[in-house]
Amino acid sequence: MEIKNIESKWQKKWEESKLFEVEKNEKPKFYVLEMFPYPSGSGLHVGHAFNYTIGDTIARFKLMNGFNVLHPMGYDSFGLPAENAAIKEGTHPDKYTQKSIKNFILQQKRLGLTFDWSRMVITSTPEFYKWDQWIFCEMYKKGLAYRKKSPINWCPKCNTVLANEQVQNGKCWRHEDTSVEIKHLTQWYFKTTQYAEELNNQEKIQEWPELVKKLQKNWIGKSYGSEVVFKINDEDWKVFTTRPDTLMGVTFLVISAQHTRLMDLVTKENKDKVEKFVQKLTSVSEEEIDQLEKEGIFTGSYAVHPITGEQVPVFAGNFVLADYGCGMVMAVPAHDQRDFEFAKKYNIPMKVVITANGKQNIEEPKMAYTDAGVLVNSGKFDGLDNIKAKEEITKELEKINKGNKTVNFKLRDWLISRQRYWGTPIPIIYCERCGEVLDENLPITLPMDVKFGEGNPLTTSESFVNVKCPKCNSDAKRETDTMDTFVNSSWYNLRYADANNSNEIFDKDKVNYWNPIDLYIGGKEHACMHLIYVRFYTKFLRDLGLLNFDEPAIKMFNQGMIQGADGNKMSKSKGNTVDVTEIIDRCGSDALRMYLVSVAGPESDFNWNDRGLDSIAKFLNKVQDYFEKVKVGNSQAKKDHKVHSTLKDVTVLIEKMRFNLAIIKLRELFDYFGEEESKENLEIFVKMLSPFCPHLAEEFWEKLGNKEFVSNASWPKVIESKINSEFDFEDKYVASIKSDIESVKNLVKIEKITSLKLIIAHKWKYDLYSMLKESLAEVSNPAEIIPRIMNSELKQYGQEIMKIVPKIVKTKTVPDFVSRDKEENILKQLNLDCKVEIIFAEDSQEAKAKNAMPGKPSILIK
RNA sequence: GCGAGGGUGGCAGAGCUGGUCAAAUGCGCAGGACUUAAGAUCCUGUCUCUUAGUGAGUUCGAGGGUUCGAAUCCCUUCCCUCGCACCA
Repeated sequence: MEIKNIESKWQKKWEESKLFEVEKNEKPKFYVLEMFPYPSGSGLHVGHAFNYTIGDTIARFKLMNGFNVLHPMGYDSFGLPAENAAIKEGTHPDKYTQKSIKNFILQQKRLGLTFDWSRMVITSTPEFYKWDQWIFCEMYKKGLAYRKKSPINWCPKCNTVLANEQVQNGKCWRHEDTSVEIKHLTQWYFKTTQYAEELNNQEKIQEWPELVKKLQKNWIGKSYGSEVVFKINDEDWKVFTTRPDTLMGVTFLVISAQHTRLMDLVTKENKDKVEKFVQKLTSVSEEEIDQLEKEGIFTGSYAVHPITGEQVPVFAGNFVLADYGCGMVMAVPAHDQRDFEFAKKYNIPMKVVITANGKQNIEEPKMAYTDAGVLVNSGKFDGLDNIKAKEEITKELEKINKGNKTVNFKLRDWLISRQRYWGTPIPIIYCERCGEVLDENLPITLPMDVKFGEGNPLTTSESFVNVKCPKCNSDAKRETDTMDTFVNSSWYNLRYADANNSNEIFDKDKVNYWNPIDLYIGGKEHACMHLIYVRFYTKFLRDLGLLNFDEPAIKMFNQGMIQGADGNKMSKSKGNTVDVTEIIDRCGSDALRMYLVSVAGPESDFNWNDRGLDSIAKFLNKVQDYFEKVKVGNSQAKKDHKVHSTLKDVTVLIEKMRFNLAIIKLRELFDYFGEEESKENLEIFVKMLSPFCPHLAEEFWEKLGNKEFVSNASWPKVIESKINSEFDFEDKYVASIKSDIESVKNLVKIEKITSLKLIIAHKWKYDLYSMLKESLAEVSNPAEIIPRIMNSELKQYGQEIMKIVPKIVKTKTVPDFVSRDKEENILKQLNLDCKVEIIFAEDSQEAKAKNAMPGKPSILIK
C-alpha cells in the first residue's frame, strides 16, 4: 500500500476510536504540551512540525508505558498579524483566523499526532476570552490590574504600545527595523511586580533549562540596596542605591529626564533650558539614546545630604531610568564610572571615599574605583571595610530616619493595553458620574461593525463604545484598548483540563488533576515573555484558590531551531523554506517525523537537508519491504540478545529525549534482522518504532496479526537474562575473520577460494598475564582492573598494561566461542562456501609460531 | 562590556561520569556485486605510513598543565553563536 494511504488509514482509525481523548482515570497522569501556535495564514512550517514531533514522540512513549497522557492543542489566534492580513485582504480578522485555523488543523492531523482534539481551545472565541476578562476582573478587584500614566514604548508600525518584554534592542519584537518611540500615555497594567520575589525564586522550576532560568533571573533583576532620603526644597526625595557605602562621596544627584515630577525640582531660571533638554530627548529614538553620551542639565535645586548636611546640586540626566528604583540616583563620581564621566563633563567635584588600602591617594583618579576597599574621608565610618560600611551606614540612616535597607527589581509591571482591534476587550466602562467601572457582564464581545484603517478600529463601533453605566445607568463609554495577546497564552495550559466548561473558568478538580504540565516544549525565545507571564498567572490563580500548585510546568524543554539548507534562518524572502505538506506528500509524515528527530539532539539547531530526509525515507521503505516478506519463525538466543539489549538502550534514550541515538539503535537492530524472525522480536521492534513512525508501526503491527492498536500497546519489558554480551564478541570475531579473509583474498589475488585453514589461538598467554592473573581472575571489563593495578607496584606499567589487558580479557572470552567443541558453530557462523579447516593452537609457543593471535586467527588460503 | 553555549574526520552529528577511541551513525566519495542500462538494493573501503591479518605515527580550534593514560579534567588564548546591554 502506498504510504499516503497507510497514513490516512490509521489517522482515520485513531480518530474513530477516540484513542487519544482522555479523562481522569486510575493511571498516573502525564501532561505533555507544546506551545500552541499562532495560526498564520501561511500554515505550518517545519519548526512547528519539529515542535509537535518532539512532544508526540514522548506522548506516545508515555502512553505505551502506562500513563494517562494528556496532549492537547489549541490556537493563539488573537494578534496583530491577523488584523493586518485581514486589512490587506479586505476580510474580517475573524474570518481570516478561522480559515487559518482550519488549515492548521488539516496539516497537523496529517502528522499523525496524539492530540486530544475534543479539548481544543481557540483564544479569539468569546468562550475563551470571556475567562481572560474574568481573570482581569479578579485582578482588578485585588488591585493587580490598574491604570496609570507613564512613559511607554510605542511601535509606529504596530500602531500600538508594547510591553517592556516586547522591546528588543530598542526595536519592536515584530519589526526588527522599527525603532520604538517613547510616549506618555495612560495605560492598563498588570502588577507582575507583586510576585517579583516569587518569580525570582526558581526552586520549583529546577527542571527548566538553565538558559531560561538565567534569562529570567536577569530580567527580574533582583538587587539589594538601600533607599536614602535627600531633602530638596524642604521635601523628601528618595534615592535607591546598591552602594550605601559610598554615601559620603555623593557630590550631586541626578533625576531622570523622564521623571513625572521633574518640573517640581526645576527653578524658574532653569525652566527653559531644562524643557529644551527634555524635548530633545523625547524626539530621539530609544536606539539612539543607547549611543548617546551621558548628558544632563542643572535643575537649579540643591539637595541636602542626609548625614553631612552638605548641599549638592541636582541634575536632570538622560542616563537615569524613570521607572527603575526611584527615578533618581545619588552620584558618586569617584566610585561609579557613569557618574565619573558625568562629573568630568560638567566639572563637578569628586570625593574619594574608598581606597584599596584605606590610605588617601594623592593622585587624581583616571577612572572610577569600583572594587572593594576601605573607607576614607567618611567621618566616623573611616577605616571600615566597605562591605561592613554598607550595613553601618544604612543602620545610621535608619537611626536618623533618613533611609532603610531595601530590595529592588528590574522587573516592571506588565503593560497590557493595546490600541488594536483583534484582542480581548478590557471589561471597563468610563462613566461620567461613577468614573472607572468594572463591567462584569461577560463576555464583552468584539463588535463586528468596525472600520479598519486609521487608529484603533474599536473606536469606530458605536454599539461598542456607547454604553450605559452598569452602576447608575447613565451614559458611559467603553474602554477601547484591548489586551496584549500574551494574556491569552498565560493560562491556556490550564483551560485544556476543562476546555468546554461554560460555567466557570475550569473545574478545580480537573485542573489540579492534570496540572502542572509534566513536559512543556517550546522555543527559548519566550524565556522573558510568555514564560514569565504564565508563571505570574499561575501564582495569581493559585492565590485565588483555584490551583494547588505554584509553577505551570515541572519540566520545560527548548527545542532547537531549524535553519534552511543554506544555514540561514528560514524565510520566504530567502527562498529556503520547506513546505511541510509537500514533504508529507512526497515521503510521508512518518519519514518527516523520524527525520526531524534523527538529525541531531532535539535541543540543538540544525540545517534542513533533503538528503537526510531521503535517507530516512529509504530506510522506512526498506522496513516496509521487509515486513512484506519476513517469515515468522522461532527465536534464537543471539537475536533475542540483540533485541533486548537494543530495547534496553532505546528505552533509556527516549526517556532522556535522545531520539537521534535511539533511532541509530533501531537502524542497527534492523540491519541485524534476517529473513526469519520470531514474532516476539518483530513485535518488540515494531513497538519501538511506534513513537517515531506511528502509522507504519500500526501497519506492521496489523500484519503481524494484532487486532488492537500498537499505539496503545504496552511498551516491551527488557528481559535481562536474554542479554549476553558474549554474542557481541562472537559477532565481532566472525566479522573480523571474514574481513581478514577478504583482504587476504584480494592481496593474493585468488578469485575463488577452494580451501582455507584457520589457526586459532584460544589459550594465548602474554608474559604479563601471569603477573596480572590474580587481578584478572573475575574481571571481564578492562576498566575494572585499573584501580587494582594502580594500587599495586605495577602502576608504572599502566599504559603498557592497558594495551594488553583488552587482549587478555579477550582470551578469557575466546574459549567460550572459539574452542574445539564450538568448531561447528564457528563454521556455521562464518558461512563460507569453501572447505574450511580449523586448527587449534593450544599454547602460546605454538600459536606464536603460526602467527595466530587471540581474536585473530592465522589464515592460510589454497 | 557582562552573561551563557559551542569549536570533533569532506559534511551533518555522537562521544565529554578520563582507559576496548583513529573516534558511533548518517550523508558524501571510491571500488565491487546485481542490471542491457540507470535507479534501487547489497558488499567493501574512506587520517598517514606500513603489514596478507598487523603494527606504527599524527589527530578532536591553538598553547600549556594534571595523570601511568585526555576529544573527555584544569589554566591561558583565538574564533563562532546567542541573550542582556547606561538597572544606580
